This record gives sequence, structure tokens and C-alpha cells, in this order.
Amino acid sequence: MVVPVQKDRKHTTSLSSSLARRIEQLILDGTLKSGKPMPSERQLSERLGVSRNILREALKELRGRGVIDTQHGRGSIVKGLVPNLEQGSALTHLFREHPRTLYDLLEVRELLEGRAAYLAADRGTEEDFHRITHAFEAMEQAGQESTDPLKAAKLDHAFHQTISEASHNPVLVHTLQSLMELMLNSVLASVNNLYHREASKKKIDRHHRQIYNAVMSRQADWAQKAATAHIRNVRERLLEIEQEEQRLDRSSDWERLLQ
Amino acid sequence: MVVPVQKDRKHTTSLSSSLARRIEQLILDGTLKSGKPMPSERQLSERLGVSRNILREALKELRGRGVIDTQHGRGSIVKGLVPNLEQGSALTHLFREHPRTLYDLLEVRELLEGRAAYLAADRGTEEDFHRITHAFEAMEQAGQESTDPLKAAKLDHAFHQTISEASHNPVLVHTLQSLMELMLNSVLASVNNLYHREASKKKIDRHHRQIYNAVMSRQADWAQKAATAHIRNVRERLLEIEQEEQRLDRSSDWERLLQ
DNA sequence: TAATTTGAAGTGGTAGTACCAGTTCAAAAG
DNA sequence: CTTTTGAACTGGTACTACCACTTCAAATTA
Repeated sequence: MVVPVQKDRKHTTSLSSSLARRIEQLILDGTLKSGKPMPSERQLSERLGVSRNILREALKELRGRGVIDTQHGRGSIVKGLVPNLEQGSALTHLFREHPRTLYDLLEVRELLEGRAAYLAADRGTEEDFHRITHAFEAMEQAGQESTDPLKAAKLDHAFHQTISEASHNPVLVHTLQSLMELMLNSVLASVNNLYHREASKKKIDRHHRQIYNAVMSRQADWAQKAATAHIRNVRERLLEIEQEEQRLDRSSDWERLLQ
Repeated sequence: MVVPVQKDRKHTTSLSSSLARRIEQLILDGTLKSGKPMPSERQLSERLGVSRNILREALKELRGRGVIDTQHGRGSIVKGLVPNLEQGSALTHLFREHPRTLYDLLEVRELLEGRAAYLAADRGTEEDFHRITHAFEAMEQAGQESTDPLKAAKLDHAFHQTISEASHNPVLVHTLQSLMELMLNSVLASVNNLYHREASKKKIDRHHRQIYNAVMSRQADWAQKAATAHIRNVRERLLEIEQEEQRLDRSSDWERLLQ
């Protein structure tokens, strides 16, 4: 009697499903950037070596999970692997009601940004570095031309994000992004204060240059130190501003009492 | 000039998606009974008046949502319409399909746990310390009495959580908790492996004692080092286990070839 | 007869082609 | 310079042919 061949797997994980995973992997690797458009179905199917039908089934799976967004005639864009984690719930409320937690957030961010910069210097690819350079130059240029604080904040955010993405750690990227969204959505105003002060702005620019140079020259330890110092500086500046505002509040209280 | 017909909707809800809904409706109506097999793809595509490709895309959507279960050569059966809302399905999926990201998570957790331990030793109150002691003793006691890995993992988690709470940084607490939930919900199995190995368990216990002693004696730097080393050890152990399993897989491949 | 083997017919899975339907953008027409 | 047009993208749908797996009854064998 012939011994029956051991049945390998119950679910031979249909090609389309494994394709979906391969594409997710491409997003993890950074080959497909979130927010950027994907190659067309015909290109993808050819590059991945599968028929367009099966490629479409894989995309359907990703689309159903919210990983990509597709529009007829235009194409598909990557929306990110983690559509909506715990956004809007507990932390957002906490943040709005207790602005002091901003400093707790910056305490965490200091850790994560430092690590991200370290890993970016260590693992970043040439393509990552191009992106970082692009973001950095856009930030510097805008800093000299315009004085729009909102634009500056966005470019600042973009710069830090490209660095975190160069770390190739999706958990790190996602965690940092969540924290940044919290900051930008709830306490943008106070952050903007930083850009109104020439001294603060100079220091921030200097820190950014240090981070940039350290990462680009692959000096991981230096990059980590620079990024950590940067965030710590931001936190201390915000604390100073808060104290000033409190002094102003007190003086206005006095004025009110004297009326 | 001819007035163009007003375009109805931006998203004309692609035929495949509306097909998925029609099929769900058939399940609701009772035409397709849950638990029973569905008609073959060829029959369905003809009866619903669509091509088999597009019918397959619709099925893919249902399959991805867990509404139906499909097996090659047999057919598809209806599993019911219960959404089965396991929380965090997005990141949870990411971990199930891309186990490597577990190490990315542990990389972040190493940072955060280290900082949490540092801050706990630095800022923890007497009440915090009582809680930590309580959790620590419960963990040690259970470690000697029972061998239930699930219980051990929960007590382990509880211990780390009391420490993070003693940091008095709500952002840190919340971020760590999110990451832990991810681990417990998606890769609990592999984590449990650690508790099955006597050597690993001994080392984990030793690390826990070090963390505990450092925090209780308010030696912040020591606490941070111990916590960091602890998580790093967990990551390395998991890597070893993974490599062992790969070796086992390879050997079973050999056996299959030799038959 | 009873156990085994075989193979046709069913199933889902994959590939390829052709065509339809929106979108874009630059060249051509006004 | 503004408007119109249309080629060249994009995704959406259809159809066909074939492959891989499963089932099960008929044919073969012991």
C-alpha cells in the first residue's frame, strides 16, 4: 500500500491571499509609501508575476480592509496598514481635558523620535535618504520664505515622519504618527507659538540640521542624541511659554481686580 | 451643446461589492442557510447574471469578512453573518499575517518599558509600590503553584502594568497597554512558549525580581536597565524559538521528500 | 464477493484576452 | 486665449481555457 502523501496545509493559502500579504509587505518595507499612489493593476500584475484577475482579488481584499483606496479611472492609493487604531477615544478626550498631558506625550515622543533617528541612520536606504533630504530642504526653504506657522508645522511633521519611516519599524512609525496626530489636533495652537519666536525657531532649525546631518552620515548615536535633544528642547520651550502665559494671566487678574 | 447627464454617485459601488451585499441578503432571506453549502461559482454567476470573475471578487469580500468559508475542490459554505468584531482587527491582522512585526513591537516596547521602570522608581508613590508588590507576589506565587501559561501571562502583564502606571505618565501607560493588547490578542501562542521552557522561565523570573528590587529601592537607572534587558531577552528568546521551528519545518520537509 | 484502483465530473483557482467606462491632459479647434 | 476634442492612461466587467483538488461510482483486481 502506498503511503499517502502528507497533506501539507489545509488552506494552501490561495495565491490571491498570499499576494495580498506580499503587497502588505511591500508597504511595510516602504516600497509602497502610504499616501502615495500604487502602480496600475496591469503593471503590478506583471511585476508580481500573476494574472490581473488574481491581482484584482488581492486588491479587493486589501480594499475591503481599508489598506488601499481605489477610484475608477484614477488608480489606487495606499491608505496605510493601520487605518484607525484607537483614535478618537480615550486619549483624545484626556488630551483635550488635561493639556498638561502634552508634556507626558513629549516625554514619550522624545524616546521614540530618538530611537527612530537612530534606526534611520542605521537601516535607512538611499531612497529613504532622498526622501529625507527632500523633506528637509522643503522645510528649510519654507522657513526662509514664508512665516506661515501652520505650513511650517506641517513641513516639520513631514520631516520627522520621513525619518521615522526610514527606521523600517512599522510599529514605531504608527505609534509616533498617532502621537503626532494627537498633538496636531488638540494642541496645535500652543505648538505654533514656537514658530512665532525667532530664538526658538533658530534653535529648532539648528536641531533639525543636526538630526539631518547625523542621519545622512549614518552616525546613529549622534542622530539619536540630536533627536532626543530636539524634542526635549521643544518641551522645555513649551513649558517656558506656559509659565509666561500664566504670569500674563496673573497680571491680567490683577488688572481686573484693580478695576 | 448637449447637457450631460448628471453623474449619479461618485462611488457607483462596483458591481462586485453590490453583489456581495445581494448575497448577504440571500443569506438573510434564508435562501442561503448558514452552515449549508453554497451553489457553485459557475451556477451562482449565471443565476445572478454576472461573470464568474466578478462573482469571485464578491465572494472574496465575503470570505475576507468571515461570512463564508471556501475549500478548494469542495465548495463554499455559509458561516453566518455575525461580524465577529474582535477588537483591533486592523493591527491584529497585521501581526497575524506578518509575524516579523512582533519584533518591531518588542523593539518599541523595550524603550517604553525601560522608561516606565525608570519613572516608576523616580516618581512612584507608596501606594504605587504597594500595588507593585501585590502584583509581584501574586506572580511569584502562581509561578510556583500553577503551570497554567495563560494565567502566568496575565499576571506578568499585570505586573508590568502596575509599574507603568507608577510612572504617572498616562500617555506612556496607554501606549504600552495598546501594544500589550496587540501581543496578547494575536501572538499569545508564541509568547506562551516562553513559559513552557524551564530555562526561559527562570530567566524571566530573575529579571522580574531585578526590576522589582530596583524600582522599590528607587534606583531609577538600574530599573531602566533591568526592564530593557528583560524585554530584549524576551525578543531574543522568541527569535530562537522561531528559528527552532523553522529547523523543524525543514526536517519535516526532508521526511516528506524521502517518502 | 470484497477490497482496491481508476477516472470522469464536479468544485474552486489561475491565466489571458478583449472590451467597457471613467479620468487626465495636451494638442487641435474656435 | 478659451474651448473642444481625443488619445492614452486608469479601473471594471465579461468570457474562455485550463489547472488543481475532491468526490464518488464504475471498473478492476484480489
